[in-house]
Amino acid sequence: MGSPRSEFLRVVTERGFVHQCTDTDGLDQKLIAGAQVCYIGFDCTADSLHVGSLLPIMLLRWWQKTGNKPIVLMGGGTTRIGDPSGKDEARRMLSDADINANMAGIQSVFGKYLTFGSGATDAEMVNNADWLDKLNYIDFLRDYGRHFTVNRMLTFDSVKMRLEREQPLTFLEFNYMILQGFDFLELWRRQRCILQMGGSDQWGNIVNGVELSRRVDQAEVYGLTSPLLTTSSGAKMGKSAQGAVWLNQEKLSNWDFWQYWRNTEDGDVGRFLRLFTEMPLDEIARLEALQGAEINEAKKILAGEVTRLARGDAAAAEAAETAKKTFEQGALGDTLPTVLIPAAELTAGIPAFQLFVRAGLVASNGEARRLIQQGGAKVNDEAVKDAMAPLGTASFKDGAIKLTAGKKRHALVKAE
RNA sequence: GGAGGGGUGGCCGAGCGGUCAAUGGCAGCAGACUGUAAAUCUGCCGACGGAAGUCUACGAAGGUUCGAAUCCUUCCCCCUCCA
Repeated sequence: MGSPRSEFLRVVTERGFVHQCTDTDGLDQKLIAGAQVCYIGFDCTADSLHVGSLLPIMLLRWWQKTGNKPIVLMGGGTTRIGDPSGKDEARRMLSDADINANMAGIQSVFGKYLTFGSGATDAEMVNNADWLDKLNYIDFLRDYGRHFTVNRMLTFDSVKMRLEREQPLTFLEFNYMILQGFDFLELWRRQRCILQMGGSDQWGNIVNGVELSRRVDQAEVYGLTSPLLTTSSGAKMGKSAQGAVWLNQEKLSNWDFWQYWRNTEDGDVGRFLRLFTEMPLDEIARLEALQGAEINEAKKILAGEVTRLARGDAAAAEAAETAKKTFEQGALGDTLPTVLIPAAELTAGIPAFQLFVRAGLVASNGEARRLIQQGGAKVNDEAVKDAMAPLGTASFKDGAIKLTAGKKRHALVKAE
């Protein structure tokens, strides 16, 4: 395709966001010609997005930054169907109440990455329930269903996978791609939206929308997908010790969020800096070339930048400071995750294993005992030998007891 | 509708009357090595209990048996083939 001339395509190509595009040159032409509108859809399957969605969000951010208008589509309607892409079995059906609650949780995060408003390049949020819920079955089938052949639908990966694995694919799910295709057409009609982006698992759905819009309205619209992100050791991105790496603060603390990025594998640092931060590429090249322990500096910058975007300057600075005290100076990072225990209980003393449970560092008493037995539990940086040893006021140091599980999970116990 | 096969711990997958809290793999946790990395090696890996032990668990409900994940009955769900 040669080097793209539009700023948007140039930036996202250089930074590694592009996996496939239906027509790079055509899209490039459009972008050179003037500001455009694009959208990405987010289904409401959980009450927060996680780092897996960060890639599409960054795409929207660059889109806006390079002078275009992004639309965030909430899948209020499509979530009622359930996307079969990439899943080997049907998702459980979500109630409308769940979907609405999830949508509320998801929406909040976009304000951090995009500027919303009514200006020409301001972001907008729409909900596909607004048009999908109103569809009349027979009319819809006659107007749009005739443009989809089952022959072709069967060739899409999302469908093929189920069939090959002999897993059931319900008719409900089979319709998902048609509805998502219709979304694209609808946004073309409403806003002259010419591009849908998404993860590579969305390719089939996106292509359907492009073709439907072309057939029905002769619209020149495009699709672009980003690569599926895995860590260099092959794992899917977005798991931490606590589970998924959520973007919402209520679901994952700033500290844990920062730590997730700080613990990036060496081989991923450069790639992640390009994708998840807006640092200049030559600076990133310098950072990823750091050797041995020096690359830790790059990881701190990565953690700082990503946290700053997702959680704000203060959160990033605080996490960095706490990490410095905790890991580099052996001091007490006073914004480590903290549990408050009633003063009376602390005066009486609490068996060590129980305190680890209360602090949320382990899930059960048994796990706490095991941790202690294996020498992985520390109180004020000293290994705990006796699971039953009472801890309390006597163990306070600078107003808190510092608990450590393993090498890098810390918590503070304070009196309330 | 008919005939077969199947539903086991977070996942995959053995077990097919007692020695089964259930082989093995993955994931996870801890230790060693390191750089809060990766790879590797070692240990742990249902809950409660200091322990002895108790409880919960093999789709659901009953039953047979001293004893069931394993046998029987009914029900639910899935798969394959036939109509």
